[in-house]
Amino acid sequence: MSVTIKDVAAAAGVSIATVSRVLAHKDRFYSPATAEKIMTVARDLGYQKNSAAVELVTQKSQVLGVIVSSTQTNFADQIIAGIQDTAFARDLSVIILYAGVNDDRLQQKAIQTVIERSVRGILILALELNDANRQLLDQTPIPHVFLSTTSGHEQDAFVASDDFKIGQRATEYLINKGHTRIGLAAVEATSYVGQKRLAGYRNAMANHQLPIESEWIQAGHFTYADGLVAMRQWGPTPPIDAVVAMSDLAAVGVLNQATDFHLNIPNQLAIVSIDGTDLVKWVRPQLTSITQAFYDMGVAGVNLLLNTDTQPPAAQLLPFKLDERASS
Amino acid sequence: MSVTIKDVAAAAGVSIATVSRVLAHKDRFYSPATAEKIMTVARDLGYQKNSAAVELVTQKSQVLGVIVSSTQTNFADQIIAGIQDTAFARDLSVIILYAGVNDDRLQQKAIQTVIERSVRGILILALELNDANRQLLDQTPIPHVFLSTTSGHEQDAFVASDDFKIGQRATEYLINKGHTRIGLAAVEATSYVGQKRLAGYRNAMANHQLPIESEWIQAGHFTYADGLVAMRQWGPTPPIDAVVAMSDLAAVGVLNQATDFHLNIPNQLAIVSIDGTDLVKWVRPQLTSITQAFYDMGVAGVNLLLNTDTQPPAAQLLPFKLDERASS
DNA sequence: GTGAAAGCGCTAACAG
DNA sequence: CTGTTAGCGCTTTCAC
Repeated sequence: MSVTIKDVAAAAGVSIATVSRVLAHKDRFYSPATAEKIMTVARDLGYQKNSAAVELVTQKSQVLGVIVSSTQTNFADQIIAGIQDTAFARDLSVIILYAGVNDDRLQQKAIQTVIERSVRGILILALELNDANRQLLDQTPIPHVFLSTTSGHEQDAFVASDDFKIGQRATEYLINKGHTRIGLAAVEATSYVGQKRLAGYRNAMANHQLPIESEWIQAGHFTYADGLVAMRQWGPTPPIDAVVAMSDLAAVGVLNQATDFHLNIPNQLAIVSIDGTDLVKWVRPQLTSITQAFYDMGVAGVNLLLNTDTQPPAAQLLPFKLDERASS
Repeated sequence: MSVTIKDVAAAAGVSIATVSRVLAHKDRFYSPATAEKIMTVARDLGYQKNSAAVELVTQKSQVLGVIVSSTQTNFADQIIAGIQDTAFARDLSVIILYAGVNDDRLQQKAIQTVIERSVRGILILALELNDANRQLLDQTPIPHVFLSTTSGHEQDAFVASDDFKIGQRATEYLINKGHTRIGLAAVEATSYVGQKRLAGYRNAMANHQLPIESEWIQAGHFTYADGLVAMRQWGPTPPIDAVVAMSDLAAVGVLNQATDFHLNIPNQLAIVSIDGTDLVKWVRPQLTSITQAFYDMGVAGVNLLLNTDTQPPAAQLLPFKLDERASS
């Protein structure tokens, strides 16, 4: 059995109530002398507080739960860094739960875990929940915000980039560069993110009276393989002269397959990637990208979560930028 | 206030003991009829168990704590996937805590958090603890194993690759290819991993009567920037004809800087990378690599942790392989 | 300033 | 098969 406040109390010759008060830095209703004695004894005995007991009695927890999908994408680390730093500053702990890749059971398990621990709040990263799991979450009083995705439900809070504008901006950039036949790689038409970016693309093309061929748009799920496949569909003499990839990973897939086709990037095919993680700087040519503010997304997410107590949930769109590199 | 077994008991017209028994799938000392009624009532009421209460009374937890350093490296995901799958199969939850990059405070906070929650076991990923933090861990009865690193202390359990052999094997592969002036990039001489790989390299060189120049060995911490810097040190007419990089990230750094120097890879400079994550297949030319069994490391780690109850902690070395690609 | 005592929600003997 | 009861370690009134 580990050492409890009872042990500390006995060793210090005081009551457990007093020990509890000084260890929890409660009020200042105790003399400095007792406080010091208790602290010393506690340290000597190797006392560690039992969070289960604390949370049981206080009915609240100082931990934030983050649910991530296993890396289809590679930007989660940045968001988590933002979350971690902000939480740390507010003296909260962060626990991260992987929810697999489109695995409803794992997703459920992760949600269940955070609910049962009645965490202070839940952050859902780049993940779309199925109806059952959403319901599970909504049943609880635990505040939750979606990051880099939306739940698709008005009442939910989320922090993300404006995906419509991202699609629009990337497309317009290429149009301004003189491209007219612009393709899309790894478009996930079933997700809100994918739909919005696609809409932004269509909007930009329409605004410039540019027609779109259906074969220009290749479906996928943001992965490297999807980029590869998209380019393979277009073939060695592609019908397009530029492409917007829906993720850095997909962009690299497009790039590698295009290079294998001996296409010159950017002369024969320009590439713009969406995300702007370090990966775009590791490949050659370096990829022009829409760079999202992932770290800030983590920061904003935590703040939003903590404000949910006092304010109604809100949506927040973060600015992004376009970084020009060698691929366009 | 959320719904408790008391509420369920009242609604179902039984005692809380019975509710507890059926909800915990205890024994089968209750009639199917009561069981069913209770399950229905619980679902209708939206009952969620309170882990804090359960853990407080049972004095044990069904969660595994994983402590990771923020990604200096990019293989943590694979290890975590292995951990997650194994834990899931055993009906354990996994919580992941980021410990920053060489940030003692964050590291401490992470350890503190898992200790206070008295998790079932702790997995430490590619992280070396400072003395204070090690002591903190050793004071507790919670079993812990190091993954992809060792604590440097005999009595601790760990799962890793044999880093001496990795250094040796990579070097010998290059020697057999006819290289004689072999450099090392991003060597972290302060870490056990770094030291062992370095020793393996020296051993291989010595076995073939090959001299080593000190400038061939460039220090670093496994990062992309370290690879870049190493190659910059060697310059456009490098004193070496082959290099072993201590991580995939570092290898890509070397590769990019070498390419910028207009060096032909592998003719003027061969590169072997250590890790073998997907990144080596994303760059061009693809990198020959020592490929570590990261997923298996996660699996083995969990199993080792769970056996600690019955067996003394042990060390485990996992096999690795050499995958030849275009960079050598 | 400090102590006594009443639980938080749940499990686990022990009766019946 | 089911109910009663005694805590797990801690916080928090309420007295003194």
